[in-house]
Amino acid sequence: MLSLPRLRLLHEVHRGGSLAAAARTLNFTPSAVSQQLKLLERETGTALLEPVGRGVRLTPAAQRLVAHTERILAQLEVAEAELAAAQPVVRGEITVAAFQSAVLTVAPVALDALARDHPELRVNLIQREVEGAYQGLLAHEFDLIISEEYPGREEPRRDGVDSVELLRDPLYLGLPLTGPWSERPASLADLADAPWTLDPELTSTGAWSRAVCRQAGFEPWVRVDTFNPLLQADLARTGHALAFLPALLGPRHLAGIRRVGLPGSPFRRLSTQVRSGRTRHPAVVACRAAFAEAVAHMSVEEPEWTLAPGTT
Amino acid sequence: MLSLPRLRLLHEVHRGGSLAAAARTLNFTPSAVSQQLKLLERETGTALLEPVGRGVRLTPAAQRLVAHTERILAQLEVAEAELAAAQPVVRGEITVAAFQSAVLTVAPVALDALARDHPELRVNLIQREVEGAYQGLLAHEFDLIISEEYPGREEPRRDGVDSVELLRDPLYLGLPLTGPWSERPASLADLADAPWTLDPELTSTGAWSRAVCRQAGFEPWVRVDTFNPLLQADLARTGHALAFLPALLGPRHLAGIRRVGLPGSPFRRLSTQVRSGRTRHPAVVACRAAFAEAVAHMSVEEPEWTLAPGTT
DNA sequence: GTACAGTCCAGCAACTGTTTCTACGCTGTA
DNA sequence: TACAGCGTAGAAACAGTTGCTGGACTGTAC
Repeated sequence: MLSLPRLRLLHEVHRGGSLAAAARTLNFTPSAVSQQLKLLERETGTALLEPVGRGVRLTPAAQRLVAHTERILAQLEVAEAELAAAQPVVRGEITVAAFQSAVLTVAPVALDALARDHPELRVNLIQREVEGAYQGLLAHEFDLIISEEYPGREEPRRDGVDSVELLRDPLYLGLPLTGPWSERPASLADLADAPWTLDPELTSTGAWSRAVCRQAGFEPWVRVDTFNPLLQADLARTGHALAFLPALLGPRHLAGIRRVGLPGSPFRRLSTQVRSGRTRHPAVVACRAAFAEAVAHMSVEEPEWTLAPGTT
Repeated sequence: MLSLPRLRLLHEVHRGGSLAAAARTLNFTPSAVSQQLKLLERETGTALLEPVGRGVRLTPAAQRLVAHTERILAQLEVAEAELAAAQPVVRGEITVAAFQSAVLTVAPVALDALARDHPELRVNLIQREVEGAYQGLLAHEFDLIISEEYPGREEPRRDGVDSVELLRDPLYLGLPLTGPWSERPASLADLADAPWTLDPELTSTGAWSRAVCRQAGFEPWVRVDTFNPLLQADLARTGHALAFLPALLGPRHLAGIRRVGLPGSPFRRLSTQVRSGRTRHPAVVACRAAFAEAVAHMSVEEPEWTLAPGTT
């Protein structure tokens, strides 16, 4: 009978792409990983890894084995979820990963609600941007993640992950109330020469915001490159740089900023995601409910006015 | 993460109906079983066993867990089978259980063929009557079993077990060549006063043979109650007791016995059965092929004459 | 009463899985 | 071409835990 922990290890090597990566996420030494996999090779009587360059690659047999492992792990999670559901109260521990603006806004509210409704449930919150959160979810590092998708950058739905929409969060342009860029622009193109603060281009936020500017006919001058939404809000408030800001930030963080609706009323789509096996786990259900409740009670800021579609 | 060995243990307790039974089949002490299950209860945070009488019963939660476990174990077996299938040669070990007449006849031929074609495969043959073989199959004690079904006593097909028909084996009446019962009877009813040798009534063979006699209008006088087919053949040969004998016994064991066909040409159905997960395991495939080949090359004895249906 | 089923306790043996250290091969750079 | 850096492999030793046995105990059924 195959050893399940070793199968998990192989699974993780497959995900991470190298023994070293797997060792890192599982807090092992690379040597330990190597040896465990050697044992697995002996157990199965099959070569599972083959050297390629200075790394390794999974053999076809190993890849099929990983596919089976995924099914087995999912099945185990379903079993665990069912056991937990049979309990009278929601208890245990759950680890949630969310990106910055979610950690700033909905997460505290949701966590309060969870602490109130399920005192026996320990919720750990970890800030992680979408891609990292997703990888961590697959690696069983997190149990639930909050992810976001920007218009035109929708993630493909992947097998084994259950995704539920949490919120459609309008995206606004943020201008200072006073100073050079506080005047009402006719279209986005009027802001072609303004200084901007945007997320790094590699992130989906950054890519989207640059695309918006390019659509309007200009390449933004990125004065401050940061993915801290509070910093962006502050720069917009003080007039140092214009920003795209999500409505979710709420009245507190958006105070003193002129909110301008964008053409086409774009929004980012927030969703909660779990591994399919845990969908019915009571802790997951409770978390999702808490987050849904939190966004429902969030007071969303309306824009002061909305830009007409500019010339492209 | 739940421990798979413990889940298997629970599964086995479910099958065996008691800790002691599970301990026996797994070669543990009852104490070990008890402790492992206590640990599993702690892992899951759920009561899995409840005392009933002087035994235990699985709680509903435990039963659901067992259902999941079965799926997981099956999935694991599929994975193992696939790995084995990727090997260039069939190797490893496989344990086959068969009832007496199969062990006597087809099994040696099949084993020879396997030894010839797959020298690296170690095949263990264990004699076990159908019910025991079936239980052993479910308990992972055997990998493949030969089972038989008698007319009117068909087993229900069960989930998780893959069954393939091996042979329709005609059932004959065996009479001595000389002596009091050697004359050609007009119908079975003529043998109402004869001494018989039958299998025990609890077995499906014994039940079927008694049913045949009762159908013919008499309760057989069972002089010798045995499930050794060779003994039955010998008793028929010497005229000490009449017997129902399967054609599969073949010319060697049926020599010196008058073979009489029964009304309706009844046959028993032999089949090979494996747990579904192993269906595609190369060792299983090879075994099945060897058994099929063996029965195909078996010379089957035709009856000397056939009885007309008697008065009921 | 006896036999049986399960539980608890304590002790122990074996093994699993880790660390450390060393070595090797490949890659990309100087 | 030489070399540093990274990633993997292997040996040996070690620590911890797991999981077993044996025996004593409780309760139930016959």
